[in-house]
Amino acid sequence: MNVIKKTRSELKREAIIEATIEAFQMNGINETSMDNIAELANVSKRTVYNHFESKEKLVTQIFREMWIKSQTLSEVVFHANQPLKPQLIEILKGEMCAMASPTYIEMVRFALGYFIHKPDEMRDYSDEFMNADTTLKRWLKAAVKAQKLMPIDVESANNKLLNLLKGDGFWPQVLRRDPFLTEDEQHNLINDCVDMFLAFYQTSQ
Amino acid sequence: MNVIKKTRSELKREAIIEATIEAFQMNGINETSMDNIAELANVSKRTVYNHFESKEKLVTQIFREMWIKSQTLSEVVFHANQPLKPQLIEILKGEMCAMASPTYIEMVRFALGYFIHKPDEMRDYSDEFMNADTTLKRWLKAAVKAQKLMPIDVESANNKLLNLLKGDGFWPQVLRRDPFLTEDEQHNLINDCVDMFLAFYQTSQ
DNA sequence: CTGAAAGTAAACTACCCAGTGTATATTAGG
DNA sequence: CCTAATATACACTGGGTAGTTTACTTTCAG
Repeated sequence: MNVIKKTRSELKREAIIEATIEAFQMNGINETSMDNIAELANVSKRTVYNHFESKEKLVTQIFREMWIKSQTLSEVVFHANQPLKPQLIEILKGEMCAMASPTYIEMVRFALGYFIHKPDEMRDYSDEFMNADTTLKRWLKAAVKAQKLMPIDVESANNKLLNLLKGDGFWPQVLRRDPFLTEDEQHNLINDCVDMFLAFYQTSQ
Repeated sequence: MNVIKKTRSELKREAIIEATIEAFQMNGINETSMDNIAELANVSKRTVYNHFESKEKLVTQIFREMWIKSQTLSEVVFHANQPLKPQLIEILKGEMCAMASPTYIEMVRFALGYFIHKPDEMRDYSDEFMNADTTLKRWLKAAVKAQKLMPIDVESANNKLLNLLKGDGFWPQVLRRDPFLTEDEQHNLINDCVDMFLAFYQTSQ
């Protein structure tokens, strides 16, 4: 029955985390004080400090919370005897689903604001969090080996494809220049990018 | 002789601007105090305030200074009777030269840090500063009209091309994940991107 | 040489923030 | 109902920051 039963302590903790995320998203980490958070969570400042010994700890905890929320896994294996396009589309849907989700983008958004002037720490974090989703790379490698794709540098091809996606479906949203893509828009984007990619990289055989 | 002759006031002003840029780049805007700036510029704090009535004014002035430094102009006109590739390369070199320059990237870097949680102000600024360089768009439009490129949506094609460039030559540098590209690397990148672009968009005629 | 314009150092105001200490109140389990 | 854990209000420390004031000095054009 641990679904129903939550201690008061747990409830407070959740309220703090929720309030923190909201405050960080609205005003940024540096512009959010512990007093703000306490007020927004309807909790005393002391309680915040009873749960998180410092602002720094709170921040890193929040990153983990958001990261977990945005995670999805998918594994698509290369099938040599099937057309490339649908396979690629399937993979990219998976990537896009994680990458273009509001939760993930919001996380990147304030991680950016926080780490932009701390490149060293940023690298540490991105190692922890962005542990290169290599489904696509593995697929590309297999496709090259099966001579379905030109004998390319997989790293570079992988980047090209992701760059095409991110340029329309990630960065503009991180910067709040464009709204999040609808499912249809995502699908069209993926389709276009795959076409462009295969036009250049697919072998004629 | 205004090349040689600078008033003491002008010298101080320049020292302040220089120190501010340095301080902002090292530590970010929010982490740089007016006292820091005064000290770094070898100038009294009062002098800073005599030149810039507030930190906000100083910040916006700095953005202008950096923007001007990073500006380059180039105009390439579409020639229907010449091969597309060298023309496109020429244009992209111009774009890349501005976009991938350390000065510009550093500017974006701290503009990002400053505006990431102020999307409205960000939009105002990007309207002022990023007045869409449309050389590429004009060229694309002309090329489509001359039936050298598929009858595409110019806006989207323009994005595709720039996304390819930015994905390797801009964002990784803004995030300090990769070093700035050498001239050779830039050239190779442009070449690859143009090949990929034309493979998909060029008409067979 | 002189006087106005500019710069300087240092103290000062009026905040804001992270984090702590404490005495009091609430809660929930046994 | 009692007790131990937890939450709360609030005052406080120590430190930082934007911006101002003042009394003094340097610079330089006429």
